[in-house]
Amino acid sequence: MQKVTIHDIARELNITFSTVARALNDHPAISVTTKEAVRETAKRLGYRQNKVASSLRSGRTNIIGVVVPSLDVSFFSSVVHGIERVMHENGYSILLYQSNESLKQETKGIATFLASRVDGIIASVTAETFQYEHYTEIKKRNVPLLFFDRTLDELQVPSVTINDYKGGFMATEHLIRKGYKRIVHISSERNLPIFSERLRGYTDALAYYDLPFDENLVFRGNISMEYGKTCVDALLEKQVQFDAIFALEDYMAMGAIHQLLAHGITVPDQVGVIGFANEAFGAYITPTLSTIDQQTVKMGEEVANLFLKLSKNKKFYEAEPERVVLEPLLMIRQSTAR
Amino acid sequence: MQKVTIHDIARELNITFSTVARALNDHPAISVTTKEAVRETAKRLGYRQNKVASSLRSGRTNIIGVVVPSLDVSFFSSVVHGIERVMHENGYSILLYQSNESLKQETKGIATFLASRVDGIIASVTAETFQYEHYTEIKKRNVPLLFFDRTLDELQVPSVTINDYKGGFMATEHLIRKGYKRIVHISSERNLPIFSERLRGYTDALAYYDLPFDENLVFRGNISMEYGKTCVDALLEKQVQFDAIFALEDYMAMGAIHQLLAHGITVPDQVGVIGFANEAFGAYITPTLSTIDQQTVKMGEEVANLFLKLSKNKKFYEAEPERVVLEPLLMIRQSTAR
DNA sequence: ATGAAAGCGCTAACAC
DNA sequence: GTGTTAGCGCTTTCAT
Repeated sequence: MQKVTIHDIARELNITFSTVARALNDHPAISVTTKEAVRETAKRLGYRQNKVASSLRSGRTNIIGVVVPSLDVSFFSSVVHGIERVMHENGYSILLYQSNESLKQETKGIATFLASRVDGIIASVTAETFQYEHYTEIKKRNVPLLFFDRTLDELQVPSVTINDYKGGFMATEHLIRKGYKRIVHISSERNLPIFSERLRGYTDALAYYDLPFDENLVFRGNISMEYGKTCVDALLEKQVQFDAIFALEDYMAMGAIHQLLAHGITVPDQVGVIGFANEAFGAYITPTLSTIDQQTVKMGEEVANLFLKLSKNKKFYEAEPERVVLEPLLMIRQSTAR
Repeated sequence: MQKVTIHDIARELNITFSTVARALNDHPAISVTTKEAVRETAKRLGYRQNKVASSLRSGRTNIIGVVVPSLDVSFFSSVVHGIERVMHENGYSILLYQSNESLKQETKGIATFLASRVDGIIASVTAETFQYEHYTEIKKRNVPLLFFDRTLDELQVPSVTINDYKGGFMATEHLIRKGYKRIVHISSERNLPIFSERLRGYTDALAYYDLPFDENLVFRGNISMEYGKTCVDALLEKQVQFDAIFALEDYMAMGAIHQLLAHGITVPDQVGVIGFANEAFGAYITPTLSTIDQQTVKMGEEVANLFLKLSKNKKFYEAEPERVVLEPLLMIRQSTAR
């Protein structure tokens, strides 16, 4: 199949290529007859608009870049799923990049987006993003930038997050109301605001219900099932008193439950466990896992809609950045059903 | 930040823009001094190559399009994860499209890819792709097309799949060797080769071990936890004799286990259950779920590598298409441990 | 080792 | 309602 351009269509119909271009773009000044003739010929010749040429000329690509740590984490693939749907419905394409939690990769992805002249960038930063010239450059070039979940607050750009503080508070409060008193929190050694906010929710809930905060009950490690097990082992070995665990994330919670059961400790009777993320498996394990839902797909849809709304006006960075905060949802299941 | 082009750099250095272009592309005929001066000036002025212009002129975009049914299915997001990594390492970007199992959406995605002049397309077809002019058009335009997992064999394009027949056979054989004799198969009402192949593996395994095939033991429904439950209910209500279930997919297997346990039937003692897909939750449920692993990330890496290898030569469609078939992996866990 | 010039396929301002 | 014209920012061939 030969490559066919608007010139070929024009030649075929004895009109100029600019008329063809207008007809294809449904320009109001073109007669219906011409439009139909053009469309028919275009179809017959197998014409496909060349978006590359169109973008070069118009300065708009109708492409937005999305950078996430990893698609292999269901949280992110789920958000991207939401972003993708909304953006496609509105005529945008998605360029995808995974940072794999590496600052270098993230920087490279953004460089590619900039070179590709994307019309906007949606990102969730890596856990090691301490410097962020690559993000400030986006702003400087006046390319719309939005964050979801993992943000850089200093940057003053629009974002969609969930209220992690409230999520941490709710999880802890739920355990307290169920009568648990010595509540362990398994956190991350990674220094992300979303994690410290959950921790803050935990400590505030303890304070609110007049329970003492005990540093011995707080653990920090990598987000994995393995680390959940490690914490339980450490607690038992040191004979620390505890009757509940609020894990930063469901896989950690899962590991903790496994290890508790392995030691003959019943869940939720002797120890209650609650996670965070509402991973799919939580509803299927035994006991089913109480957790905090983060409204992932909605988060993707919200950030896409926010982009669509804000990118309408040229002065994307002039107003105070809009920060949408979604509400966490408490999912009560068996693991806290005392 | 003003938009800066190679002309700006040229003006700054009193050389022509074509020398700048060559320097930036590390052309061998340019002196090291010039290259360094150009690179320094480019950096100082904040130059970013315009890939749109470059693509228009060169005819290559270094972008490949990826269409999958849904990123919210971990199988697909995991494969895309693999594709993405390999492609980025080789200087390609990924345009992403979800078909949501809709032929119309799939067609639209491919139209966008074609208009965007992608250098190749990697796809996994929807369950309703019975007509496929949109795919033949890709071939006609000589754009490299590759399938993974869900293919259209008639199309004669390279692909990466796993041996579903063997997977079905292995799952069934495993149950038989564990002493199960009346094995139910829960299949899909959807008419995809990957599903009928698993069924064929099932029937062949029965025949191989001299077990009778009983149409009453085969169910067809939508892939969901719910349908797994429905099947168990139907079996019990009709008082059909059975002692094992091979489910087409893990969520179905999960639903079946739940319903068996709800009826006081022990797993794996009274009934053995095996799934297919190796979803993350399988390792965490009680009992842990035996299943067939599909090597998802590897599948993505393989299809990306196949693209890189084949797209090197112009005559992508001339040779017999290379079809890589990965081996399924049997994951033995508690749900079949009799 | 560098310059000159053409043109990729389109959009859009300006004519008539 | 349609034609003319001028680029968008590069790559690439042909000179020198």
